[in-house]
Amino acid sequence: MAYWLFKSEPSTWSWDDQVAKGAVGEEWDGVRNYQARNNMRLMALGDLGFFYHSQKEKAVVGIVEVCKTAHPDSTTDDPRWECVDIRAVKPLAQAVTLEQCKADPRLSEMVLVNNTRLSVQPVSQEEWRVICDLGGVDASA
DNA sequence: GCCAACGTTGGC
DNA sequence: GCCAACGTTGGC
Repeated sequence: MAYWLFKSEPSTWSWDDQVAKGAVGEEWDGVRNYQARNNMRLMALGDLGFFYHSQKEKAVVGIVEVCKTAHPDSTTDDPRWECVDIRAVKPLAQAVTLEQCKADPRLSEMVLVNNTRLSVQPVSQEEWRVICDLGGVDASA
């Protein structure tokens, strides 16, 4: 079981949009970055991820699950780009802000803190546990 | 709205 | 294969 973080601008694709897709889930398409794509290729069915709102909110707001492994991105003909499908699992009781992550020494190595621009990131088990704790949810989802 | 960080592109 | 130029992202 691996953990991930998916970053999105709420104006483009928000947590509410994700929830509206229900158990069917939705393609995490539009990624045009090799590192992000490579991370998606590593994902397995049932892997869990955080849903992060960038820009104004800058906070982890929910938990998602990978419901389809990497496949060609339907929004482009370019075979280089692949994506996974994810579905909403549950929201955090309390959003965990970027500010909180930066302030917590246990999260000082987090990709979110150190590489703000990567849109699909790995999250360590420890980081997962800490953020679930801060967010007021069960880390086992 | 600005700017820093980073990734990609293309000329050499 | 290197590196400068450019475009994009995202925090502030």
